[in-house]
Amino acid sequence: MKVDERRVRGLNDRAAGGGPVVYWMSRDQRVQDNWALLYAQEKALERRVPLYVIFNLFRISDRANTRQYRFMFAGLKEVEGSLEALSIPFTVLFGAPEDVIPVFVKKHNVGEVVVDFSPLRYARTRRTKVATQLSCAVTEVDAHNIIPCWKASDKEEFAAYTFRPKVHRALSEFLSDFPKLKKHPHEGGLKTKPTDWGAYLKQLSLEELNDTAFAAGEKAAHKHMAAFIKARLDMYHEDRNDPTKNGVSGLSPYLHFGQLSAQRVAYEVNKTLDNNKEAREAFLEELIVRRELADNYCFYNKKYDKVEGAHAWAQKTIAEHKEDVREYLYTKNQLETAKTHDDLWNAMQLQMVQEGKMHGWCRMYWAKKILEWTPDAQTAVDIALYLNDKYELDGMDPNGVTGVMWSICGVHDRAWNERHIFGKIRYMNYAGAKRKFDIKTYIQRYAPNDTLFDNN
DNA sequence: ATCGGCTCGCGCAA
DNA sequence: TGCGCGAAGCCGAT
Repeated sequence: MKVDERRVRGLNDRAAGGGPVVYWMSRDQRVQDNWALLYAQEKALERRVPLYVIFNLFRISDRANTRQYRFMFAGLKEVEGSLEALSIPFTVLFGAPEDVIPVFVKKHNVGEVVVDFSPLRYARTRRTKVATQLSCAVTEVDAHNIIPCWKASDKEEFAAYTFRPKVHRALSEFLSDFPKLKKHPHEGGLKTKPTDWGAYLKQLSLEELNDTAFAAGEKAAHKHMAAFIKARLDMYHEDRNDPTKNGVSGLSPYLHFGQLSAQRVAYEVNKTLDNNKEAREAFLEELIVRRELADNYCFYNKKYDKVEGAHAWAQKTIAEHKEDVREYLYTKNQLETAKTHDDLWNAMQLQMVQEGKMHGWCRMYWAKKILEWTPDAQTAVDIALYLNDKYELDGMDPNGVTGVMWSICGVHDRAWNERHIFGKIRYMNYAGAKRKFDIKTYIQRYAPNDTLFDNN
């Protein structure tokens, strides 16, 4: 089974040479179920050349924290081992990609570089810089979305309802099983030794590698997925919006780092049609339609994290309410340390800091309150994304960007009735949360802990 | 407990 | 040109 060419696009117009094929692993950090890696092997087998996998490491953001790096490194360590068993050398290249990747390519006479796809600004800039510099072909494969981002739609979608029919039409073509990655038969000159991940943590000025609260990596992801499908999927439609229940899948960290393929999850869910139909459809709506809509938004909207990226009606209403007096005004630090008058909001912030994960429903309430309590919408977006990227295990992801923009700037949403500060942006409040779930239980669970912020 | 109004614009039918 | 309906709500009337 060949990789669908619609997943693939050239990032420069250079021809592939006769040297080894390199997969530059970035967003999709897994060995199986990875169309970019499968494509790289397909090309290497056609040309009878070696296949190498590289991971480029450097401090991409001062926001990223030790928890995220631990999670990522644990996954990469497993990747390294799995690749070794398939005779595919793996190596880390440390430094700015436009510096270190061309050096590697030259040294090993690489014929083609294959990279996975991300719609985020920093990721695209890195890929473009490298593609421009190299004299061999640089090819991008969308290994993250079930339907390749540029194929699902050729424009920025207005809302989920405009995107949904396109996705459902294309699913029958793209929602397949994956072929297995093969043991690679062509050996090359790259000799690697086991990566010293602890040394890289030091180099990045991060703490030593300790046990993480989450089991990271491909194997753990599959175990988590199987357990969710078996035990909790059937209640998903009823429990997912209650933060006191364990109703959500908990798969987003694995999906974010690409340790798990969304296509694999969707395929496995569809395989067992004895599950509850309503639950299955609600879950697949979030896993596929809303997640891939987030990629669509960031891919086609250059101002995806700016008020200017929002719908015209939203920009207008935000401008009209810019001068509205805010009853509560908090600084970034007050918000970060959960020192607001709202015990429910504080508990949400504390859940995120403590667990690296905030419940999906809470993320909406949380972001909307930041709009209410900061001087203007852009400040709110900036703070929400800063906190999201710093504390969430699934930070630095189109899902987080789109979620924040939905909450604060009405992206993919409709106008609602006019009110103070929010204008026509959908409003959410404490009373609504009270109606929905037992907020007392939730608040008590994440009681403040004075030592929390000392380690950051 | 349930329902309608709030409010905007896309996409499709005609 | 008209019309249905939408990413998770709120509020007041019944």
